[in-house]
Amino acid sequence: MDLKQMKREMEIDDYIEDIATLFKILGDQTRTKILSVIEKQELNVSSISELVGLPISAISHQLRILRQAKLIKPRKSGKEVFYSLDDDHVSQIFNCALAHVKE
Amino acid sequence: MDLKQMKREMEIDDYIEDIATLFKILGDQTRTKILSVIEKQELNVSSISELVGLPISAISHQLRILRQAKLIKPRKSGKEVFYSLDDDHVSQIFNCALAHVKE
DNA sequence: AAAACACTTGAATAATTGTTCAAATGTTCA
DNA sequence: TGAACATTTGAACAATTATTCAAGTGTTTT
Repeated sequence: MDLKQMKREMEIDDYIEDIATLFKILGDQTRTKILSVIEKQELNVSSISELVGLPISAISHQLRILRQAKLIKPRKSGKEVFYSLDDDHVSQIFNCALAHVKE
Repeated sequence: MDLKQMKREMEIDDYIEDIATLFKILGDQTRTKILSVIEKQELNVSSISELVGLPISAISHQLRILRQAKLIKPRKSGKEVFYSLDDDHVSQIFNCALAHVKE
């Protein structure tokens, strides 16, 4: 094991609780579905509600959690609020997970 | 968006529920701590118990969940059972998550 | 100003789940 | 065989949490 790899794993230890918190947020069917639909395009709450198949209020509750975790960002436009991914880390993490799940 | 990227995202959709299930398993402080200690070296249940700071039975329950998810593998040696990561996907996913958490 | 629309928020419910203790299984050693 | 050790398993409890419905906030439109 080289020094670079040692340092990497030490950092995982330092952040292990934050990592668990992040996974906890990602570990919910409704939230992952929300993320997967807004990954493709920015969507308002009603659209997300239809695509995911849950009432608007249920979606809104989960959007709040995703917002607080800085996984998504809102953009207000009149009466509507459009959501999109806050950065591309989510896509990256999903792809990492995909490699494990596909086996 | 190129074709390769389109295909990638379609696969995420196909596996989105499995991905959520995986994250659900990773989204627990006890389980992530277990993974982080056995990432460095193969350990028996008692050692994991001490390092994580929970009773053996609590650890054993969580080890079972991690085993069923094929995230860890057991190796019996006499009375003891040693656990290690089943593959290196866990480390990879942790590092992906780290990039987000550190900001 | 009032009605209509989009979304958020709060309380209540139901279900899931992590932890604990006790009992059970399985292995080694005297 | 019996005692000691390592781990697993099951039941019970406590806590967390996703969902629903109703009410509230804020914006647009007539």
